[in-house]
Amino acid sequence: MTTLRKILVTSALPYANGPIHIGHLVEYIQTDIWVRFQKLRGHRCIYLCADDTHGTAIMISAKKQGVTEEEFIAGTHEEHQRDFAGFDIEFDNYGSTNSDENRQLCGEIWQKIRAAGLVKEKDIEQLYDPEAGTFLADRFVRGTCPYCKKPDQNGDHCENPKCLKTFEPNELIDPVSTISGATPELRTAKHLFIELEQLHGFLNEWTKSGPLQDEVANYLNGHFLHEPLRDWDISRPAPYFGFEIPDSPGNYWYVWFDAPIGYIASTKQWCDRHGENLDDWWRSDDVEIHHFIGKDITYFHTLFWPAMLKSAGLSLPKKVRIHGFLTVGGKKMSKRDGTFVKAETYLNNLDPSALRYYYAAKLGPRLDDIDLNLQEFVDKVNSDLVGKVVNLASRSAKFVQSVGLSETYPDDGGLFVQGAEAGDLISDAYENCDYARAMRLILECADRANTFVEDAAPWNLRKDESKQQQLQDVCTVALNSFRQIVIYLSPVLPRLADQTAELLNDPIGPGDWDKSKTPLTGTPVAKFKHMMKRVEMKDVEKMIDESKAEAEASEPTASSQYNDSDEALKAEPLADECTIDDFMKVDLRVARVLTAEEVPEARKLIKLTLSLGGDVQKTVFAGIKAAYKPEDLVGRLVVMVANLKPRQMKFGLSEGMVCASGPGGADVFVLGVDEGAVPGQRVH
RNA sequence: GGGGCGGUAGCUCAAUCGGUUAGAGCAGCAAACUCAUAAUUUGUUGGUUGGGGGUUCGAGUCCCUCCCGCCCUACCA
Repeated sequence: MTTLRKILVTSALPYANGPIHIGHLVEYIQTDIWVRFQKLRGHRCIYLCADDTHGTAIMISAKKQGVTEEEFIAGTHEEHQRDFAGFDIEFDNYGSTNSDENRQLCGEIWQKIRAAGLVKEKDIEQLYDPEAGTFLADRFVRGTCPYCKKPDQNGDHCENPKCLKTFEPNELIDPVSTISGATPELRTAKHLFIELEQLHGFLNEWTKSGPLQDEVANYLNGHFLHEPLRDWDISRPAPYFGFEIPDSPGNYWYVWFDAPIGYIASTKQWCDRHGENLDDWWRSDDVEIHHFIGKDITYFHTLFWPAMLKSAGLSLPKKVRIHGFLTVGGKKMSKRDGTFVKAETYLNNLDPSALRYYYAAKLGPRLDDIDLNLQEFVDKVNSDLVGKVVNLASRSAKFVQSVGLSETYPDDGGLFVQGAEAGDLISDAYENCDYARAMRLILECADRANTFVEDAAPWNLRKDESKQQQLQDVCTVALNSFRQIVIYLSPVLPRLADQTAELLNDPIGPGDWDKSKTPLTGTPVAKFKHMMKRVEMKDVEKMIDESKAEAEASEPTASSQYNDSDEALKAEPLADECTIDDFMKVDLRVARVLTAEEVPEARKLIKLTLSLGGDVQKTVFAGIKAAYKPEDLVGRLVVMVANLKPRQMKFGLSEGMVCASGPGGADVFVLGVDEGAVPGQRVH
């Protein structure tokens, strides 16, 4: 018997700004499977989470809806819990960072950090939105890049692939607040900082001591730890939705200070309900703390958070388990494509067990992105779960419905023992978060069991009155194999475990892993009921269509109300007035793309040969590589500046420009013309 | 600019320290079976492991170089 472990598990706190979607679910399903596995093994394990409720984005969203922040986050709290429950994600406590427990813990930890001499104050200059009355985080400012002069760039870096420079938001030319559209002004404010450099030695050692995947340790080393750590700006001036810092009135803890403390606050709530002592979980060497997070928040959990814990004398995580992002059909989830599927939309159309299994079958221990391929999703779930696993029960249960399982376990040629022996490997795979491997191993058991049934052919035995005992034995073997497999799968498919427990009259719950080692005999078998529906492609398509429709309804820019955002215009205001003569100097012509080829050495250029009709051709280098594939351009009619002075570029002579709109990068939209236009026509 | 990760069959992924002929599943093809949700079983077609060079008795794996993709770069969460 393995020693009992005491394990505390968290998933990242979902931001209370929006609904749970299938991308989030990768993490919660991954964590829930791990927790259920630990409980199945008989370990003491609690799973904690909470809504992350603070920060500027919440303020803006609440304001948009015309409610208070508290009302706003209460709404999401309900929704989130409902969605998680719908996917059988079972938290031991689901709290909120906007709780009394969290406020108090933040204060206690803050005092420890203060006492350790890690806090210092600095005045910093930051852009302020006078209309919205708030300081602006980088992402809420856009303007023209100070280096390459490209308009409408982010507050802290230029997206122009040729430039890519980083800068401070106040260096932007013509900055605009994306909250109000106002021109921000530079103001000075006092901020509090944590001097992380004091903990550099500790972090160096800790990151290399085993809590992290290798690539994460490498990344931290190559990216942060190779040079002095910068001070971490931990406060935000009012107005800010969060906790005011007790010893620094008017300043609030930055959301990334109070968010991870939310893990502890959630534990506190659980402890209070169960008469436990918080220190037994967060200041005890007996407890393993495991954080499951996405790769986007790596450094918060692997630098800042351990630094906080260390300074406050709290336990450090034993593992930070980092996973990649979800892509759908090989691309980022997209509202426009309907692949940004909310949990609720999924549940309206499909079985949560299907997604739990599919994710399990794709999740490895590393932080690679995982791809949801819809066709594969349908095929895999149907083939593995319905065709192989559930099939074992549905092809044998009804033969023994009246007699139950044999009193003694019959000779099965070693099938059950082989399955039991696989248990250790499966257990290791779960422990290491290599669910893909676990699923492969489990499916091998199912394959062997199906072959056994095939060879034993119970459908022939039942016809022969003298072979009824043999029939019962064969089905006893098949159903025991099925049960063994379901025990292995129960962290992934708790519903299937419950149904199997009912079928075979024997529960599968916490501590029951070892039931996979002993066959069940002499119990009645209930009437077989369908355990899982096949996934139908039409339901998947319906889900995608609904997601598309939701996106269109909520996306003002895409709606038929022409409720277009003013962002583009603000980012690039109208130019000075010009005369018709000025305009006529520019000779715009319709042109046909004859050839289009990528310029291999160029990051953003496509080389185009444009025809103006007859023999007149122009070569143009267009910066649209990130947005278009050459083959998609050939044959199209475009609008070009035909009398532009030719320009010698690194890759050849460019004899004009193709007209396009958009901020750049992948967001470039080449102008087309309506049906009927022909190359060479002038645009007036 | 700096940094991290990756590229293996049509698709999704394996391959322990560098060690037999690079393996599975799905899809495809051929057959068997009819208990089961068009399920299952058997057989089978798919590969210059992104390109090039090197080290080695031996390279998907190590080194160099080039190409391609994804991600990160601390006052967004």
